[in-house]
Amino acid sequence: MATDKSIGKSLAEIIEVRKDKLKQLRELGINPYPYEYKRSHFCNDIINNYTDIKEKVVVKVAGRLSSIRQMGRANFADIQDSSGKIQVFLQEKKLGNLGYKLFKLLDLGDIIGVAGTVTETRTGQITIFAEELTILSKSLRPLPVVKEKDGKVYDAFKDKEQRYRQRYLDLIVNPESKNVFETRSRLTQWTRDFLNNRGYLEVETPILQPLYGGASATPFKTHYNALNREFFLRIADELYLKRLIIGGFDKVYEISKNFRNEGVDRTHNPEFTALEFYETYVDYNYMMDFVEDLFHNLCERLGKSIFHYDEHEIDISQPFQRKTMFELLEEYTGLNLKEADEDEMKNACESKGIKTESTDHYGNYIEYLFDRFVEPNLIQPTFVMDYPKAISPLAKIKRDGSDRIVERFELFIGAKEFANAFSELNDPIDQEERLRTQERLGAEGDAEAQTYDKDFITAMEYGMPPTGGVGVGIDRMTMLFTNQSSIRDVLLFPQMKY
RNA sequence: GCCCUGGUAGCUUAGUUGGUAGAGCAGCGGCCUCUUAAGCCGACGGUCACAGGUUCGAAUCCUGUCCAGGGCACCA
Repeated sequence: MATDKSIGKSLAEIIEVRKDKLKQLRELGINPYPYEYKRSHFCNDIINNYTDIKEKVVVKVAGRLSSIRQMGRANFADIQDSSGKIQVFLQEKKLGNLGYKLFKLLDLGDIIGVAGTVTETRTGQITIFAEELTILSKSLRPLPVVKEKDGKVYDAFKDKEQRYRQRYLDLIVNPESKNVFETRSRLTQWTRDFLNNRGYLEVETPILQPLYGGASATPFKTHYNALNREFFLRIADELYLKRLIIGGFDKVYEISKNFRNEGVDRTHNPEFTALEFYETYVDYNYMMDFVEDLFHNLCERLGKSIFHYDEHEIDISQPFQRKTMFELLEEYTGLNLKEADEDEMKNACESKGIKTESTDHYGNYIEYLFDRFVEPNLIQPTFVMDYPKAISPLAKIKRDGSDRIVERFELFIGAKEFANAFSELNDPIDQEERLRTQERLGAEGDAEAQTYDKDFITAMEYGMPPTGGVGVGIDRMTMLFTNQSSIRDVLLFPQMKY
């Protein structure tokens, strides 16, 4: 990344030239930064309604000057707004002396307004023949220059670092990037629609929390001066949403940022967006149907069913596979571990070449085997059901009576986790024991152990209805539905070092 | 945190076993009244990420630092 110090002389010169043009505009009595412009059309509206508009009305468009082609006294330019681009034809005899002087002082990147009638050029291109030109904002820095012919882009602005650090430039010159973010916004809106239509209530719960919980992760810490107390940026909103279920709401959800003080990579950003939703009197089987419906619904609204995630082609419109963790372990390791105890599970790990640690327990062993042998194979949408209790302290014991397994599922697509859900534990005594166990594991050095939240236990002691709950990673969902393989390409401002 | 790869003009880039940086676009000055990667002519524009080192000589080789991308670990 070039710093101002290292920017060469030539950029400084370009900026000086533009500042000089700014001065010249002011000397002509033109305000280069006026207050408003009443536009009549977006560029694409003109192109789409050309036959109605043709030569009949004066249109006024506003946007960024993105290309200029000068032929003596005939000038063509492209103006780009949020809808797209349209060509403008400019000549002195229409613009007048002052208007033409203004035109000559324009640079690529300037924000301008153009008024004129619409007709076709000799080559058949829909074009505004400018009668009036207005500068709306003078640009002082040169934009990346991107050329295009027949849909092929030349000199594309593709430096990843600069695209992330100066996302606005990326959005101006890379329409496909802008499209990803527009799609992201639609996906979250459609997700809200889906939940709202089913009677869900959208809520907001604290991001600044006195205690972090609801997930296994390292938090960001901060200090609240007024209370002279350590606070945490939330790693999940689960425990607050459950308090609302206890409070009598039947169906609640929240779409909001979580923060985890962990590594950054292609699928992780320290702040990321999660959807969590909870519904009373349902279990994880109901929630599996629900999640599948949600994904199918998003597919439908996008009008697509095949997506590309990493090198995989994924069909979201098909029914999702549903398999238990033990079924999958047997499928991919050949070992039937359903009845295995902790020692046998440990042996299974070692027989498969997995190194274990002295602090590991039954749950870890299953996790290791699953992560190594099963997860990489879960390409098409698959619900993995029934996780070890030891790594699922907020989920209810499996109803068949097994004490080691809980009713939990995760949705895997493209070998990545997309959703995590439980038949929520609502037995306050069991919950207290499980969080106490987590607290003890944490004290023994287990970095993934969850915290003991007394206030949450108190809430549960008042009685929590049977509830199904789900968390969905919105960033990953966006990656899937926009065919992006890096989380940075679905975050407007991904985390960067400074 | 570790490993690999990379960083050359505002943008996109070339640069051979080390010989002292070349182009296109943009910008600047000309020419041009239907172009659209407009074209033609001309002159500009570079501390080759940063700092050391080796060498007669470094964009190039070595070391360190910064930043990025990818991978590992951790996680979603």
